[in-house]
Amino acid sequence: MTIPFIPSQGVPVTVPSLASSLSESVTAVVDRLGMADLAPQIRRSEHADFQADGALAAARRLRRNPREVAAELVAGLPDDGLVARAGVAGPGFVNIDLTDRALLAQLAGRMGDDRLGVGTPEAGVTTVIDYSQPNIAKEMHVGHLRSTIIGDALVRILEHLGGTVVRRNHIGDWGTQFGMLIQYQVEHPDPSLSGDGGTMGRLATLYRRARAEFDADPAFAERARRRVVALQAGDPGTVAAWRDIVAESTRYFTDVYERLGVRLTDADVVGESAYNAALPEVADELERRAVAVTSDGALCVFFDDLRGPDGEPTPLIVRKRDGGFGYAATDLAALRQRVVELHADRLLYVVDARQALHFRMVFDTARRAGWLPSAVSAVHVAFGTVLGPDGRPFKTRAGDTVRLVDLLTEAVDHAREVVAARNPGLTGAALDERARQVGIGAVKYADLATNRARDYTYEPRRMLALAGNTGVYLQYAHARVRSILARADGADVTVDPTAALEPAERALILDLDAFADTLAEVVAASEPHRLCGYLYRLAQTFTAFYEHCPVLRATGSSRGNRLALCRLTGDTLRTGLHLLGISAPNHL
RNA sequence: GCGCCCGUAGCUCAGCGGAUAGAGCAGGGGACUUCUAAUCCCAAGGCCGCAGGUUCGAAUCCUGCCGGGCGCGCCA
Repeated sequence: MTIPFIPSQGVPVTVPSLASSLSESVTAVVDRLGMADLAPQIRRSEHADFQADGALAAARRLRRNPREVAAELVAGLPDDGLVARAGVAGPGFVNIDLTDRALLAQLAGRMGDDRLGVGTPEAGVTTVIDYSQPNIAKEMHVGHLRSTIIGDALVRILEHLGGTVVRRNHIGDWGTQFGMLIQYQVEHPDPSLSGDGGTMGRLATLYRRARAEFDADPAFAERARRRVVALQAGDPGTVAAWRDIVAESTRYFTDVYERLGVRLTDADVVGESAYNAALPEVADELERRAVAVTSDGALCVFFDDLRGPDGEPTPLIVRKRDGGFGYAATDLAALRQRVVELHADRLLYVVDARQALHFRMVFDTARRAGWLPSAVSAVHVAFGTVLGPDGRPFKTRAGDTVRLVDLLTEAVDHAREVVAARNPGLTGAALDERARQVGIGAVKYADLATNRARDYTYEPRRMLALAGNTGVYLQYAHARVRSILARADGADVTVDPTAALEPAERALILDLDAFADTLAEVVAASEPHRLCGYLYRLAQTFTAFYEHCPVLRATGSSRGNRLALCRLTGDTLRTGLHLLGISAPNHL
């Protein structure tokens, strides 16, 4: 397992979080008291604003009473206006409450920064991220959704943190299936097959029919194989046919990406075929460096600890016995190019978990070949398989696969009904746009909100849901905030740091303040679901504030402070949703 | 056989070394002359798969089982 890349330390965050400021204070106390290995963890607490854990662990090492150690820590905290009160609880927990003034100052600081206090820890770091990866002449299905959406969210977050991101859509645009497709097309120039060029229908039909004939007729299969050879040899007519098929498919993918609101474009498509020229060199180099050896006529890389069911070593096959190259060679060529030419500091592969062994072998091989220096991390961002209603994995070729476009259409249609029912005045293009924002947002949120490693069953009902912990809940919370701000009509949102805070206000400020730290966690683990969890919590905390603290009817300094809270909440929700690739309309 | 992933409320899932394990959905009861009720509140629902171990402290870390999914030589 490769250790995720940790961005360079010491880059200042625009506005440090209260948690990190407090952590610094506590660490300073610990150092001064000569208890350096105490390393207290600062975390939110239900008993106070924060708790500092670690006194208990340190006491044992110091052979001291944990409550005494904790008390010393409390006594040593500086009186700098940050800490209001601190105390020892239970066997040695340290509970810390911050001052209202510090919280309000933090609110003002974050609000005054157009980045909401989020720093750029990714500045100077180049990430090459590989995601989506649909196959030419095949429908995109729900399995592609996860890769596409998780990848898109990671791209947005990395870029927001100042990183350089190179997107790579490693489409399946090469291989033996093209011989079959082209040969079938040549033999059956069926006019009914010629579509309008913009949809997948024609190619999907072509693929199905070609496949059927390939399986049924050995003579056709042989002609298809010869067609593959012609393609590889660069036969002009065959290459032209191949190009047409790829172009038609790519137009379809781009159409789906636009509907999804994903940032992938034609420029990001660098398919398997792009590495054809580099494959012999990759193989030669592996052989020359004795990383790969010939076994049964195939060029293989072996690994000490990998054996198959028969007890024989399991190889990564770089070059097949017939001289052809498999996808391992393609992946190695791509990896090498990404490190050497694109100067990647981090490689991410958002690919189905079933490819885990493959990536382990590829990364290991690249390390041994010297293409992957230790300073460059390579991570397989694995996600679980989408299962059918029967609990079995979806089979791509078995038919009955749910087309991604159908799911999206259903989501938007369902959203349109709900939106229309709530907003009778909304019609036409405006209704369509709102339905799209809500429907696509729901599908994305449903897919992004859970731990990516887990398999999940394809359930339209769950993905289309518009109540509870869904994308709409966040959009709704955001719309409520905007509504208040619109009614305030540009009123004074100046923060008065001398005001006293309600519990719901304190909770909201503390939640808002965890935004930057959450984004850092998401990047460290490549887990966008943590951002979903954060935003949902924030929306819940805002809703509690909304119920308990009137904004527009508030008087004195609390009105300005609450408007400020609304603005920072709205901006945080909007930014967070956008980082997930979800729209945040001002009205729902 | 070996390896990877997953077992938490009826269902879908958070939490991954800290205090009494949390949400949503479904089902029960309530709240709209009040900044958007796509919301909120109340009640109910749990040997955190099992058993050991480490620790002041384990859903969380380690080991071993059990159950499920996936993978392991010329497909991608």
